[in-house]
Amino acid sequence: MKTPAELTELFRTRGFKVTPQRQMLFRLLHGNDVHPTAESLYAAASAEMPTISLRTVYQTLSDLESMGEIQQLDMGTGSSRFDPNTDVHHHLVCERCGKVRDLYADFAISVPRGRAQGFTVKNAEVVFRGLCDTCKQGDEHHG
Amino acid sequence: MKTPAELTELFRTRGFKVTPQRQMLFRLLHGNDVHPTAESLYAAASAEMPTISLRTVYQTLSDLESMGEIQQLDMGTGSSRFDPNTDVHHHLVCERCGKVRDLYADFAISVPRGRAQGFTVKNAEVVFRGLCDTCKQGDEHHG
DNA sequence: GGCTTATCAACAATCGTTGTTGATTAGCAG
DNA sequence: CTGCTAATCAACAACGATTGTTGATAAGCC
Repeated sequence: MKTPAELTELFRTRGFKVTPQRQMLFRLLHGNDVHPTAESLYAAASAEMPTISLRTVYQTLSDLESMGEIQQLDMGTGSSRFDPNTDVHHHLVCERCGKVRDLYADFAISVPRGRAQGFTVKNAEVVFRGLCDTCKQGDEHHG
Repeated sequence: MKTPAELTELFRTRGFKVTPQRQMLFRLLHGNDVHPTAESLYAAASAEMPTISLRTVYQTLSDLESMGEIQQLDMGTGSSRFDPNTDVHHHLVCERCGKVRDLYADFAISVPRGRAQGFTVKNAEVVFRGLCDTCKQGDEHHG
């Protein structure tokens, strides 16, 4: 993802205003590799600026996504996660806690010839599901 | 998926009762390859039995899933889809209308050695995203 | 037919997310 | 620095998908 300074410039260029709320979110997202949910970003943001609203977090994430600066992921774990990494990559998803981690690899996958069923395929994502380190440990005790 | 008769027997064996509502849902799911949503099943069911409730559809789908007879899919398209096919397979997803189709293929994908980041991976799903036949035609006109 | 308990339909509630609104403030001209 | 105007804000209501609750009903078994 671009740096907070670059995003600030990009926003201004496009006629968007850059508020303290947005600058903070730029900071929280920059270099963030844990695919935060809107809620978790809101929690982090609230720590610094208690008056910020969840709505503002969603709004800014939505703006960033429509500019192509972040990627919204829905792994079927209840809430969307936001990925500052917009390169092609894949994901490891914890079935228990919903944790998501990036996986960089080129699997060179494509739909076998004649099997696309009328679809024009734009991209292929691989999702590896399983248990993360933390949830694995929990499993040893009660199940 | 098992036949309605087999499911009826399975349910009874497990102490579940088999109501007309459930038998109808067994029928609607059997041989169904379009990954219906709960709503679309509800619509189909209502045509035959106008008094059936959406709650009953969800309840029965949930029962079937916990018995491993169907698979719940969340492709990030708003609502869950239910797949009577529990074999390992992949999916084609329409970015516009949410349509989902099965794709049988063995891609032999695995997490590259040492890159699992603490995860114990149970399975890998490939999701091909693009546009389906119907939505492609719409695109030619206004996009 | 009668008993017991799972299931039913209706309804309210939940969760993540988006729409609405009047007040505030960023960006810019003077 | 002052003032203008539109974008943004926080608060709140609303939304769609799903799940919880409840009293009435009916499946399964005697």
